[in-house]
Amino acid sequence: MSRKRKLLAQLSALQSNSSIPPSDALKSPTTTPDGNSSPKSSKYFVTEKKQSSQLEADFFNQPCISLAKSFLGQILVRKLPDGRELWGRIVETEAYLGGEDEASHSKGGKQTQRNAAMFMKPGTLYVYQIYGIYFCVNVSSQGEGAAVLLRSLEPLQGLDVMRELRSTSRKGPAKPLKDWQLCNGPSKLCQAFGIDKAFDQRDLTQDAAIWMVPGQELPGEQDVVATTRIGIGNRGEWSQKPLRFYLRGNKFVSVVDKKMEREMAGMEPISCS
DNA sequence: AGAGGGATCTTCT
DNA sequence: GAAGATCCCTCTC
Repeated sequence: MSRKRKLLAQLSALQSNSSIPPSDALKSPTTTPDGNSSPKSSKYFVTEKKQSSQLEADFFNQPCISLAKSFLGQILVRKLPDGRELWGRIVETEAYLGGEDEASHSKGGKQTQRNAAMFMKPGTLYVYQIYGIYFCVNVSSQGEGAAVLLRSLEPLQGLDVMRELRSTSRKGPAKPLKDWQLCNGPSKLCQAFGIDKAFDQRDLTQDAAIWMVPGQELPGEQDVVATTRIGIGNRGEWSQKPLRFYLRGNKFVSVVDKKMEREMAGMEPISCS
């Protein structure tokens, strides 16, 4: 109990430290000139982040629904204060369209202190706390007040760390979580990746602690299930709109819509030979 | 397998 | 003062 709290406290302290001076992060990858003779700017340091090409501003600058689908198969990278990297493949997202969307925090076009990040430039993180205990992370898209909620990841690297971070908030005997339980939900993935309020309003294209990398295997149209969003309650017609997207057949998705998948199977005769 | 309730606190009305 | 883009545990069928 106290050990777990200590671990969490350490992490948040380190995180807020790293978030105060983001200038380091901004400088090293982009503005370091090649001919710098300082020993610290060796070729190794300069190329370290570039060699894994990350998703840039033009990728995030697309309409909300389009971005929500484009995220599927892409990779979220989280670099912890100690240098370890967590990698996860995005397998489930939800689109929140902005002013007209009754289920969005930005419904009515109203900007508040909490949702300000939804109105910032595409690629900006919107992190909010839910039910007093959990966090959810969104990425701002093109469109006023529009953003994409990240719902589930397929863990690729750093699973041991994720398991540790996830278990800290759970009680009872230390029953190790299965891989599929690590990031299959919006607040689970935040826990597993150490994402909290300190990440609100950060820029995915400029931050040293979190960014995205293009995925190797991107899904085709027939691999993406479009269905209703989770947990939004009764929002009239907006509750029924197919604004949740996930990879069909992927076992790391949080909520599977079997009915919708059967309908799709009928419409997509990909198995005929 | 599915239903129900508790945790817990920030944000906005 | 109430609700909330969730999760986990427990109870029941």
